[in-house]
Amino acid sequence: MGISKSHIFSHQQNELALAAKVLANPARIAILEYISKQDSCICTDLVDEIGLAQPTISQHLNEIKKIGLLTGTFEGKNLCYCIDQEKWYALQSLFATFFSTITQNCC
Amino acid sequence: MGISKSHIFSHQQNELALAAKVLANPARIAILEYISKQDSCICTDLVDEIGLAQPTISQHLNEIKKIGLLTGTFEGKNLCYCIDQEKWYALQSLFATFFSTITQNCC
DNA sequence: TATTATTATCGTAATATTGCAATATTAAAA
DNA sequence: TTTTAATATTGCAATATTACGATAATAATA
Repeated sequence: MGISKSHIFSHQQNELALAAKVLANPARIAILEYISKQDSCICTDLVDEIGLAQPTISQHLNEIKKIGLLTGTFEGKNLCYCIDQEKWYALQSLFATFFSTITQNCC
Repeated sequence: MGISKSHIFSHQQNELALAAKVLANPARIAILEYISKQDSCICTDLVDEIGLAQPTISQHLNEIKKIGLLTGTFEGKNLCYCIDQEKWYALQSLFATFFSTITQNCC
């Protein structure tokens, strides 16, 4: 089917899966890392930096934006893509909680 | 194309993306959570617990196993699926590092 | 206003993912 | 050895993802 049965899972399980889906692509990892490395909001050279076509980068940025991980100005020329700190910390906490709750060892 | 250009990214970026891909499905999140909640290696009732068909569960388990997150016996009847602690901590560290390195705020 | 640089959208192709029914395999139990 | 219970594999359909060329839209600059 290609679509997961999200209705049979909890909100938290779906939320974690959706967040993981955004990270489940090396280009988006690279984009996030590159944006965070910049001193200022220079985001025009992502295409040169990453090595993918401009429409592809634009789509990846959109995926990241959809879960609220990007903030800044989103109109016209010379955009300012930055990582939304609040959302970032929320995701960090979400993953940290998940990893720390699974600690049982039975084998 | 449906395939990401992994060769243009670093090993770490690809590894993180691959790990995230395994977590990018609520069924696999639920499976990991359920396995970790068990006191012993009882893994036979995942189908009833999760609510997906047996072949689907089997495939999800295989995805989790492929990145080395499961350990135990993998033959015949009455399997014993457990989370591999070492790999689990490695992933935990991988995500923690990623989340902590991205802290710059420019907007 | 016309040009230019930057980003977004559309259309399309190739491949991946999700899920299940049918069936096969495996190993213990009868 | 046959049966039975548990898991794996195969085949398939529906949908999602990744990527890019072509083109549109946007806003600053000449």
